[in-house]
Amino acid sequence: MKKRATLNDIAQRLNLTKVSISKALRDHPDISEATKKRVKEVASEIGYRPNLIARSLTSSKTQTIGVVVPKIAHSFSAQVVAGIQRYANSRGFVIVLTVSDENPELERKHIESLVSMQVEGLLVSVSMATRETEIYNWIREMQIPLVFFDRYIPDLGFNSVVIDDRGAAKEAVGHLIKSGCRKIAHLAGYNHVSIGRQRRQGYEEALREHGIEPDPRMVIEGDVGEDSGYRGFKELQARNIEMDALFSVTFPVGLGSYVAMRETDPSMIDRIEMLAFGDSGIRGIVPYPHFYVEQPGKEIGRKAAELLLDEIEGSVKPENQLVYVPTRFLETNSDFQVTEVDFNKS
Amino acid sequence: MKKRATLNDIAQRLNLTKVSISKALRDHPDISEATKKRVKEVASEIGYRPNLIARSLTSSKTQTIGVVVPKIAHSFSAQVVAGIQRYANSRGFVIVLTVSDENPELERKHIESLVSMQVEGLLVSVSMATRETEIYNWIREMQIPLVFFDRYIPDLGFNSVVIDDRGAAKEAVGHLIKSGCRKIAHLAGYNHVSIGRQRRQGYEEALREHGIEPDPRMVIEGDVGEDSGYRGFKELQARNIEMDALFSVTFPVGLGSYVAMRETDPSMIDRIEMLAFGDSGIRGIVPYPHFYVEQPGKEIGRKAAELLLDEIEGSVKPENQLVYVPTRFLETNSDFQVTEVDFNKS
DNA sequence: TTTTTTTAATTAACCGTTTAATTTAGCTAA
DNA sequence: TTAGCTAAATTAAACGGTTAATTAAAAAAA
Repeated sequence: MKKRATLNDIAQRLNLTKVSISKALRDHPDISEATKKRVKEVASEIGYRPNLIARSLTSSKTQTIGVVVPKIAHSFSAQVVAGIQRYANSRGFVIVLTVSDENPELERKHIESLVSMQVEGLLVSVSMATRETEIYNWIREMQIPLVFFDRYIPDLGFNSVVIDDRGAAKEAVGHLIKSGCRKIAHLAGYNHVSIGRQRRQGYEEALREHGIEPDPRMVIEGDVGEDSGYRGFKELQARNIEMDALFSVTFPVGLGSYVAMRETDPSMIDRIEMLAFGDSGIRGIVPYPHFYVEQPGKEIGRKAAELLLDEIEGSVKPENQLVYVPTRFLETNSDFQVTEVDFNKS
Repeated sequence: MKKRATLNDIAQRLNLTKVSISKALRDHPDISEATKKRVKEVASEIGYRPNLIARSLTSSKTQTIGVVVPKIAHSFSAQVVAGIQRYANSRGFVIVLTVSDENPELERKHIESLVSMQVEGLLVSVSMATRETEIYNWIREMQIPLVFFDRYIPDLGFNSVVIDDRGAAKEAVGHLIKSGCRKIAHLAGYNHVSIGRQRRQGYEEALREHGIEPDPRMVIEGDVGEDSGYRGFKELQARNIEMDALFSVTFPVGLGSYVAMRETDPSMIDRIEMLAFGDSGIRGIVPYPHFYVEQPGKEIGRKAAELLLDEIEGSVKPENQLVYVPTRFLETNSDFQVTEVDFNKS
């Protein structure tokens, strides 16, 4: 890699000092118009590009935010990252993207290295297994702006942008019950992770509200991936659970259960109503899942980035707030048409 | 944001100079073991984290690579980015992710700002409309390592990691012909973009090789998105084109055409064999497209990152080489089973 | 004992840029 | 005429870290 042109290079060519060049390029009033013109000409002639690293050192601004996601090669994560990227970019920031791969240790390392890189703020979606909060306490003490999105750790003093998992799950399961389902199984996430806990709570509340006592045997706790859905459904079969509906904690889990059903007894696919959180990005193409809670990934990303940048630029203090991004409840009918379910009518 | 601890802060507390602290923390032999111990204790006590920005200024290494993709919220892009991220990370690099949104002007700006940020190399997938190569010429002159992936600009002196679009298209279309298809329409990409041009070439070569003269009326050039596929198919209908197979340049285009078919005459879905490049990430769930060329996104990302990092670290000169990542040709049968098609047998 | 070597620090200089404090000459006003 | 001001540049210092060169004291060799 060739050595890049610096202020000094321009200065030498013009018999000026680097300070004058710096000022000239930034249209500082100290410099005469004639000189500014000459400086700019030479600058573009030799292809000068300011070294932002050096500039950052004096300004202690890097115009950079760090992002930590558990996965990236999944529709939802990619949507969120797209939302973050676009919004941050519109405000002149650039994102450094890291992936924890659901590994808390890696998550911590990424945060450390992002902080070392002097990112001005962090957007974090915590990995499923994250328990240790030491690093987050440190972040808070150092008053480094941080916003959680999608998956968060409560009571740490940071803002979080999430969907109303409990409310949406409750409404969705409620809708199933009103449509006649009684025996609704649930492939759940782990209880110590917010989305797992909240969605399960919503599920149980909906059942109780309609006079159905939740049966712990109908709930399988597990991971959020396709494998887990496959195994979960097999386990339900092993337990001899009868069901007329199945609520999967995520779209991939739903897919896994779908594959398991097809293997076991394809007729179940028509008999069992399927409900899942998430969106495959292939809306209107496949009639599956029948019902789903659409997670507005881009919107979550956008909102999280907005909160973070406001905190960075306006020095607004974090509030330990949960900001809810509204979801929509969608139904795919037999004509592949996707329509929003209006709860007021059901 | 609180002021972070620096070497000087530690130095003062111990009545030493910052240089000694710097050396102690990096286990430099100049410093006695006793002192090293004390320094490290104080460092961790006050939560010292090295400022990588400052370190970069002296070392002119940022351990950072810049990535420019046209889109991120799409399965393939997300896969590639995942591959890049993982590999770069394994070699101690971090990625700065930017999105051009298929806008050449934005692409140029992102590259400029990444260079200003002193990334050590660039991974770029050019936007569909990119024609202007001035910035790339400058990058080459400055000898900044750059590797194109997926979509590239030829003859600029950079390495590119791609799939063999022409070869794969030729084999795939050839397979359709051997299965009995004669009237194969093509929803193509633009001719000035490598994937569009190459895939179309493969399509035409396959036809010619089997004694079918390509009919330009059966090819619609367009974008690579779902809308374009929808419009393209409608246009084929308007032209009164009869077909027994349809080759779509990308998966989204295929989906768009699928929706258009369903609207026009659902029976076509069974009558017309569908072939597309790409992968929805829902393999084995939907029986569509019937045939597809799997683009190994993660592998492309990994390989591109590997070439780039070798160039960065080993100062291997770029070779203006095309590196092909192998694809697989897959068929989804009526049981939703996905199998690889072995061309030797067909 | 004197000289040389080793140890463990220190000071100086630099990376590329910015901000603050000075300088110099030319100009204006009293 | 001379103090005071303005314009346009300069020098000094800083950001946080690193490397190179230097010093001082203690230890080893002559």
